[in-house]
Amino acid sequence: MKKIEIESVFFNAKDTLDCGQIFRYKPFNDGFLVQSADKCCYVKTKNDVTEITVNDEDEEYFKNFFDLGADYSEIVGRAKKSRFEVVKRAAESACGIRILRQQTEETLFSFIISQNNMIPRIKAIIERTARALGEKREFSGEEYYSFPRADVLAEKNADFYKELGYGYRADYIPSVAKKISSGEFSLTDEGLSTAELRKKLTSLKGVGPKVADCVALFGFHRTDSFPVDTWIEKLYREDFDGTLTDRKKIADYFVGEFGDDSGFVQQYIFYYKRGKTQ
DNA sequence: AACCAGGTAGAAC
DNA sequence: GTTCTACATGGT
Repeated sequence: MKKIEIESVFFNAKDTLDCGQIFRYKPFNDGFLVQSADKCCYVKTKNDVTEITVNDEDEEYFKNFFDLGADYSEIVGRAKKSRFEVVKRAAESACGIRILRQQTEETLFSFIISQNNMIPRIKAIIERTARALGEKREFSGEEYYSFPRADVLAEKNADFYKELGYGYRADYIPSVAKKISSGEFSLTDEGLSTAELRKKLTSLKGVGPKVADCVALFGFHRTDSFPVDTWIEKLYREDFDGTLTDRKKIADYFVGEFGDDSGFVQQYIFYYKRGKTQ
């Protein structure tokens, strides 16, 4: 086990986990156990000091995962100077959020599940899936399950996923999983532009513009992405006096406004608008 | 009991 | 090209 300490107001464990970018974590002792792909770590923040505890061999993985190489004071600083009041306020109250660099496969399947769904329910479905198809592991005496790889997900049919509560999304999982495990669809970066990546992702059944933007942002760290969901659409009308109705156009508007800070700003205001509880 | 949730596919216009 | 609608499930 290895402990990594970061002293900064720009890293808060609760805010980073609760802002809706990740679904597999749970309270543990004074902090949280966080799962990513087949790995697990423990993270807690107290008095502006964040402590990450990892297995020795996972140190680099989680340093990258929590985006420790980036200077968030710059990002938050720019957001605080925004001409939009809501962005200022959100950046101030949520300055401890970091955009996690999550494993792409897990991000893709997680956000396919997320569509037209509620966060607690998304978490529950993903947890049941990991229990059913993932590998049982252990971290710091706590049992957990890895997120199943595409080739394992591909072995089950839609009926199996309906049993797990997927609803109409059940069809999407085997369809996408087969394309990935067969090599027909590659989740490597390939140096595509964000627009090209987004287009490529939407070729998958069950992946529309919103899910593609989430995968681009949380799985590929394309911070020039601005996922537009029901909350952001509401906020766009109320706090930006927006008149557009097409979500793709609303997303373009925000990316035009915030550029490479888009993903960060999106998370600040999403978390701010939804309310900090849950 | 309608309405909503980190929307999308397929059809209709 | 853009707009409309059905879609499972569980919460208010």
